[in-house]
Order: sequence, then structure tokens, then C-alpha cells
Amino acid sequence: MSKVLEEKLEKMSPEEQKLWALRHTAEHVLHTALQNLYPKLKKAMGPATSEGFYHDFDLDEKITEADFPKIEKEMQRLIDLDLPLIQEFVDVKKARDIFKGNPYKFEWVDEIEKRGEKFSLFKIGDIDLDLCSGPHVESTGKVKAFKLLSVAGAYWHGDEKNKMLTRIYGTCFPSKDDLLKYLEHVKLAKSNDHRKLGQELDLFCFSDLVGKGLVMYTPKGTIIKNELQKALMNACKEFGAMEVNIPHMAKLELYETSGHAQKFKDELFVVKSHHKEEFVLKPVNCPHHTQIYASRPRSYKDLPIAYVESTQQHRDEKPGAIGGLNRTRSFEIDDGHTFCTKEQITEEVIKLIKTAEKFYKQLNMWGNHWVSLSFRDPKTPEKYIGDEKDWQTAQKMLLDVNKTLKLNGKIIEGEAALYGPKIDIMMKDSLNNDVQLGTFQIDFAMPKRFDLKYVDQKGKEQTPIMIHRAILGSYGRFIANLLEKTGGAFPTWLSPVQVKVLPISERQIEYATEETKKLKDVGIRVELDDRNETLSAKIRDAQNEKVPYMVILGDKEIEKDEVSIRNREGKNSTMKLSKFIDIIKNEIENYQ
RNA sequence: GCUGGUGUAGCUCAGUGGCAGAGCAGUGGUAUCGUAAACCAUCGACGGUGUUUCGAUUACACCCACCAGCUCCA
Repeated sequence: MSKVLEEKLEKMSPEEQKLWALRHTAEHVLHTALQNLYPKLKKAMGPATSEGFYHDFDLDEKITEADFPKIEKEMQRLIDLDLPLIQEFVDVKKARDIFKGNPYKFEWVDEIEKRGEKFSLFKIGDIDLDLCSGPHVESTGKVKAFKLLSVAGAYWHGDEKNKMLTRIYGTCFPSKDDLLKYLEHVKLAKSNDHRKLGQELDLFCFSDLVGKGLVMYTPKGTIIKNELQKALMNACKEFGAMEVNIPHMAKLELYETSGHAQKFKDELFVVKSHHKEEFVLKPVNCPHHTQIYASRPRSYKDLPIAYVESTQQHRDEKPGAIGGLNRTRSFEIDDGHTFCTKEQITEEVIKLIKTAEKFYKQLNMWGNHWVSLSFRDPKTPEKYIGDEKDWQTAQKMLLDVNKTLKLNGKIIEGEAALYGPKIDIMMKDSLNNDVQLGTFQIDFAMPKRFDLKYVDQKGKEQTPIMIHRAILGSYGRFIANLLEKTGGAFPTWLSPVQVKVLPISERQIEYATEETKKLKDVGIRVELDDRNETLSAKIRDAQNEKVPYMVILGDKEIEKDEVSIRNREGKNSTMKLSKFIDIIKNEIENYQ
């Protein structure tokens, strides 16, 4: 068994290990069934995953979901035969003999030979023999509830230079009940897809005329974005950050100096001037911020200097990478850079992450996340800039921060930024994919490349360190995630419409207009539903819009000079309008 | 960019090699209504460009957009 797999299994509970073995067996059943149905197919590889399993194979014939019933039937046949899974060990020669004509398995054989491990094979009855170190359940009959989910392409070894194989995803559970529950859960999560909710709640849109991956926020979506921005900028100013503002383009030279141009040249938008000049739309803000820092001499007494702004960035992403609000070609982020001494780094990062924690907690998002310690991949040093020693120092600092703040971060090698390691706040989206929101990055390299300086106590010039940071990251991604978590029922302070006034009949419209104005005058976002509809219809619509409060006005309310309040949970109460204003104002202020 | 799929009205969905259908929304009316959909009428669409065909929304090709996955993500 490979070291990686061994470590992975060690971390699992006995139940998880059992499920893993079951899914792994289901995967063998899948590839055996495929081999039976498509004799020309070349098996490549297939593991169990946290959600199920998949198998990658090479086949000229096209396979679509329409073929699933046929494949599932063959799988069921193998399951019904209740074939035992038997482990065998062979030598190199035998292994090469068995997988003759299959370059993928040959590669595994070479790899295993190089590692000096034993050639372990698993046999399903007498039908299938595959290179595999297990573990498995004892027989195919143990696979009680499985389902094929989707078919997709996947590069061999995950490298786009390699051939694209066909991948079939499936899942498997100990019982039919568990499987159904899982499928139901997936369906529910998909119904909370931010793209669907954004359309339904009228928050943002796209246009073919404007272009792919270019989002536009509607008035309601803009309210959410602006409220987040206000709250965030206030939070940042609490620890002394100063707002700055930069243009959306710069000369290519700026990014050649920072190192971005070399690494991301295919993703830069180029803007041509009529004066023989060429600019690029800014893909990041750090280089601009270094130039604000560099605009005057700095003393150690000035440090740390923290710049922050909410601003758009533009990246010409590969078409296949674009989707919804999670990856657009123009997006706003809350970006900031702290210039400090080496000694100040840890304290500054801690301060920033604490700010983020507070911000996420306000929105009930702290706890849904996991923390990635995104370190560099020591195997591919060419992907990064800066000194080896600085990287080690920075990564050590992030480990300390992780420990101090009990972030429970996972080290992910290869996820670092070009110039330094990061601590990333990660969330799951409605499709269970990881998305990065907040990020905190230590950068020794860029200040050197821009030749940034400060004067220390002894009057000597020193190079500062840069901390790149975003608390919520991209507003689009953040709003998408918040939408998927809340189903669109935003807290009152973020709700585009906080109160909807519903007169019961035409008789109350005049009165309702006055009450609406009173609410508007105290800064509450309120709408009057004066359509010629029944109360039930108005409530239904307001409910679907996820409006936190409805103010219902009929003859009774007018007579008593009171309002009837219905919240979006369906609870009713009656009170004076002034009292309602106090309650809602209080709720909004306490949130922020 | 790659593999596979999808594209019919603002939204959700039918349907067809020969006049494209519904529900909701919108608009005009009637009812003046008490906590999740009143009633009647009415407007509105085959993503684009070519090809085959007497005739293409339907078949084919290309383009565009969207979806899932892979790759990428400063």
C-alpha cells in the first residue's frame, strides 16, 4: 500500500475505513463491468473518495449517461454472483505479463518497482485481476446500494499535457436508505445553487452582449455588496488600515517587476493606447500598493503600514474555469497589504485573522469553513519566486499562527501563491467543491523585487515584509456562498428589502403609503406592495423574496393605530409602528 | 483549453421535417379580500450563421452561451 493511502486510512475512524473499503470494492465492480461490456477498454485507475468512487479508463468509444443502465445492470449481475475478492502477490515479470498492452498499468508497475513495494493484486472471482493494495470488503455481494452519477473527462495523472481519459463517477452506501438520503441531500444542495437563487431573487445577471464571465449586480445585489463592503471597511479601520484607491490598469512593466507577468501572461487583458502605449488591466493590486508605499521614505516608526481597498480585478480566465459568481473575469475583492518588519508579521497576521473570524461569525459562516495552510510544493520550486530560506521562515510563522489561534489548518502543498505561503479560509459550495474566500499571505519576495525600503533605528535601510490579505476575498464568491448557506434569507442588515408593507385591500393604501414613508425616513429599506392582489398572494411573494419582516395593514390596524408584523419564519405579532422601528433598528445595529 | 451534455416566452417546462403549446410573471379589467397562489381577458419564444430539403425550431456543420467534470486559480 502506498504511504499516502496508508496515512489517509490511518486518519479515518473504523466506520470511515469500512465505507472506504466498500466503495473501493464498488469501484472494482464498476471497472470489471466496464471491462466485460467494452473489451477494448484500458483500465487506468480508480479510487474511493469521500463521496463515492470513480474509475478512469481509456476507450475510443463514447460513453454517456445513457449507457449507465446497461453498466449498472452488469454491475448488479456481478454483485448478485457474490464473488470473493482475493489478494495475490506476484513478481515484476508476472505483473508486466498480466497488464500487457495497458500503458497505464505499466506505469504503475514501474512506479511500484521503483518504490520497491510488493506487487499486490486483487481478484474478483476469476473474472478480473487488478493492481491494487486494498483494502476491500470480502465479496461483491456486500455492495448493497450503489449508483452511477456522472461521466466526465479527466487527464491521466491530472496533467493537461497527458491524454484525456473517460471518468465515471458513482457512489455507494451500506444501505439503500443511506443512498437515498445522500441523493436527496445532493438534490437539496443543488436547489440552493447561488446561480438559481441569484436569478430568482434578482441579485445579479449576465449578458451575452457584455461578455462571458462578466457579472452585473442589480440594485438588490448591489445593496448586499455595498453593505458587506461598509461593514468590512469599518472592521479593517478598527486595526488601523487606511483606504487607498488605484486605477484599473498599469504598464506591463509593473507586473514584470512583480513576477506576475511571467507566470500569468495568458490571463492578462491587454489595453492598447493610441499613443503607442500598452497597458494591462490589473489582475492584482499588490504592485500598485507597493508604489504607494514607495512614494515617500518610510521609517520603522511608520510600520506597520496597512493599505486596504475594495476594488475590481480582471483576469482572462480559461473559458472552462468560468462559472457563476465563483469565477468571473472581472471581480471585486477586499484587498489589502500590510508593510511591516519581520518581527511584526506574526502579530499582524493574527490581528487580521481575528478580524476575519469576527466578520465571518456575524454571518454564521465561521464553523462552516476549513483552513488551508497553502504551502509551496518543494518538488516544483520553479513555480515560485523568492529565497528558499524566506519561504521556510514564512511557512513556520503561519504554522505558529495556526497553533496560536487553534485554526486546525491542513497543510496543502502546492497551493501557495507565487510569492509566498498562505492561510486560506475555505468553504464548500452547493456542489461540494472547495472555494477559497479569505486569504492571508506572507511575502518576502515582492518588496525585494520592488526595492522597497524603510529606515531602521540605526539609520540603516531595510526591506519590509508584505502581508497580502483579503478578509472575505471576492465579493461574488462570498455572496454566492452566503446565498447557498442561507438560501437567500440574509440577516436583516444585509437584506435588500428589510420590510414589506402589505395593505389588505385598496382601502388601506393611503395609510400604508404613510407608514411606508415613516419606515423609509428612519433608513429602513422598505417596499410597499400596493398591487391589486389578495393578502395571501402578497405574503407568498414576500416570503419567496425572503423579506425578513412584513407589515400587514387592515382596517383593524388603522383603527387601533398599530401594525401587524409577520416575520419570515411565519410568526405574527401586533405593536405600535414606533416599537417595531426600535426593534428592527436595534437588530440591524447589533449585527454590525 | 480538454471530455461529455444542454439551448423553445422574463421564469419553469411540453412539442414537431409542414400554422409552436401550457403554467407562473407582465399588461387590461372584475372582486375589496385577514396571514403561502381570487377570477376573466390579453401580450410574448424555437441562441446565431450556414448546409441539405419543395419546406428546418426539428437533420448536419460551424460559432456563441450555459451545465458537470478535468486542468488552472496571483
